[in-house]
Amino acid sequence: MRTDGKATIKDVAKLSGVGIATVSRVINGNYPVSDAVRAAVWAAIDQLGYRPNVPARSLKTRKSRMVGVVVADLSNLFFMQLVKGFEAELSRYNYSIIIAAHYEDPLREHDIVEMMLENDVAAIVTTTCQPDGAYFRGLAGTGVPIVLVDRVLNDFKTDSVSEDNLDASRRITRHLIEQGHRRIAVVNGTLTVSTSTLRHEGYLLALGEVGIPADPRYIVDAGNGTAFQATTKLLESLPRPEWPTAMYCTNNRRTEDTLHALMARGLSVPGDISVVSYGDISLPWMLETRLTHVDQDLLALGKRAGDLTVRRIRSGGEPMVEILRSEIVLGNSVRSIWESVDP
Amino acid sequence: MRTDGKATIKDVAKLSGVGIATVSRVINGNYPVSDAVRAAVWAAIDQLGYRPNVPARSLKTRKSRMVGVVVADLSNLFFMQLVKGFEAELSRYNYSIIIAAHYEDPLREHDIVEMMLENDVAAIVTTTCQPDGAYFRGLAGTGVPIVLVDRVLNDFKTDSVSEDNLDASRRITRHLIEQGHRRIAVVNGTLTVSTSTLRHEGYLLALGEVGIPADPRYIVDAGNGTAFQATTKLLESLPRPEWPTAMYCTNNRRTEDTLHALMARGLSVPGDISVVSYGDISLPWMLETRLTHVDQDLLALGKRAGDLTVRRIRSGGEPMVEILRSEIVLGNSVRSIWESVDP
DNA sequence: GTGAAAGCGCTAACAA
DNA sequence: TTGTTAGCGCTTTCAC
Repeated sequence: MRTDGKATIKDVAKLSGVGIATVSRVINGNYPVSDAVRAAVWAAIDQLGYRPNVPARSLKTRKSRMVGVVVADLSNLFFMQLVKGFEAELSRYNYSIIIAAHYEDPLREHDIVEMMLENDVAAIVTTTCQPDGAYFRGLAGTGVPIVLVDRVLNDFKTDSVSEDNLDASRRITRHLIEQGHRRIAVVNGTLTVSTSTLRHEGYLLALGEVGIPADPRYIVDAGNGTAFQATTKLLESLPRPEWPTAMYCTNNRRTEDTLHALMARGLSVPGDISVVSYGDISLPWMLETRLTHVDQDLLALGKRAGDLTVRRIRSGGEPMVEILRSEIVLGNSVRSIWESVDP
Repeated sequence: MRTDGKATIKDVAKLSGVGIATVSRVINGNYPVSDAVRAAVWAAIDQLGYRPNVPARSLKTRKSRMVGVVVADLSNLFFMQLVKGFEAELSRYNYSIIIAAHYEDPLREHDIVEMMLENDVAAIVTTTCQPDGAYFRGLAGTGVPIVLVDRVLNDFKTDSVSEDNLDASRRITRHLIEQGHRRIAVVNGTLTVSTSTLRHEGYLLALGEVGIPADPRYIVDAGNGTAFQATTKLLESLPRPEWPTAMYCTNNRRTEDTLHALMARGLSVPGDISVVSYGDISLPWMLETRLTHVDQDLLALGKRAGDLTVRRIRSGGEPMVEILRSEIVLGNSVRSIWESVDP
């Protein structure tokens, strides 16, 4: 066995006394090879510890088995659940994953995607933070499929898998209304990603349906800075009687921050303020409080994305758009306030 | 602009009317090129949307800029914090990451590593679950550096970055003893990964130092099944007066499970039983209880691993072994029981 | 400064 | 069945 460098197909050919092409045939098993030769080749492969060089193979076949995955944050369970489901599906088809995080910086995402393209990925899957589809549209010439997961882009029609953010948001807001709430605050992020805008729209939609005017004072922007600060500011800027009776936090991070802010002021949920969340947070036990929330099945979302990606790589056709419906899980973080509301 | 396939260096050469080698020189900027030619080449590159093919370049230069990262679980924050730190460091040197999870299955880890080797990675970084170093030792011939993070292997001397599990474990056990605890249970995992065995040893060491005999009834194996079950079983198998007064959970997952089990039985921490943890869990606020724990700086661990990996790729030499010291953070999850203990 | 040509490891005609 | 050969896209001598 050679201790330096790696064995190549040539080494195997030489050692087993056959041609280089025959070795290739044995490895790929796509052409008939005599039993004797096959055995000899495998023996040589074992002896040399030979491993086929995948990039070299890709170079020749013009087919890559690497998929680029772009998430917002590696240390956010939300995205990693997504990736876990995605990877589970992709590995079933022998694809590998190259991953990076854009941390909500469109330029960073741009650079990452460029890097992945240069690395000859078969497809790119991203939870994009692009403000629009301009960049991705310019990538059409590469022939590399772009799959959007979780977040979509209005002006870029491509394969995508996402939740029905608008309707789920409408439904959970509706739930608050049905429990008698009228002063409902929404704690949202920057309205540049589709999940934020759609959830915002869903909130407004629900209010509109029952004729509640949207009150700008209750629209909390946690886009810059934390929802902790935003919530604190909301409560401090308003006299207590005008406080919202319920708060709708549009993602898990913001829910944590908001709850934290409420706790810090000694407020109870739902005693003082009701809280609902888009997406669950991970502290069900130890607390009496169970969060009423939109239940996101990230694993499933990731798997669907994986499945769709493989299909897209294998064949062309119209963009496939999948929208998954999310159910609302009732906890006890919402108080019914029929008694205390005016008719 | 071509809409099918991708532009190659040849296309650029043709369009800019220069030789293929000159294009390469312009891109890499490693040889002198006249200003006029350089401008022409860049113009062609822009016009064609040309992107250099990294795998092809690697094939020629025999240098890859891809690093394989193997973790135990993509959806475990512990590992992803590690990866986050690692990626932050690696991207500074223009390396990319291909990632996969072994889910504590040595065979799966084996397959992943093989896949990465075939993909011509420059190095492999793993939170290994191999029972021993046999497999990795056999990889010496590939010349691909193997870097162990968090978990190390006794019989495989290689580059590694880990915490001082033994001593931190000894110190936190010691802390319990100093607070008057004598019946101290340890909730550990399978003793095949170094972190588990070292933490176990540290526990025994601390007991031994003060002459407390290790009581097998207090050594809880949460290796198969959850720590929730294991803890429940412990409490049910023992009459209450013989219950441990303190429990030491050797990682974040087990701490969560154990706390959950205690809560489920209506026991309070530290009122009924004190709890310490190796690694923090993420529910500091909302609860009066703050966990006394060994503070792990995963981000730092990941960065150190990234730095070490780059150094190893760039140059040879003896294996580098880094051991980071972890401090103990005092919360209020430990009760001092001097009063209730016999002298 | 620049181009022609060889070759990285591999696959797929094309011959034999 | 099998070997020879021509590239895949790129870098790097080697001439000029």
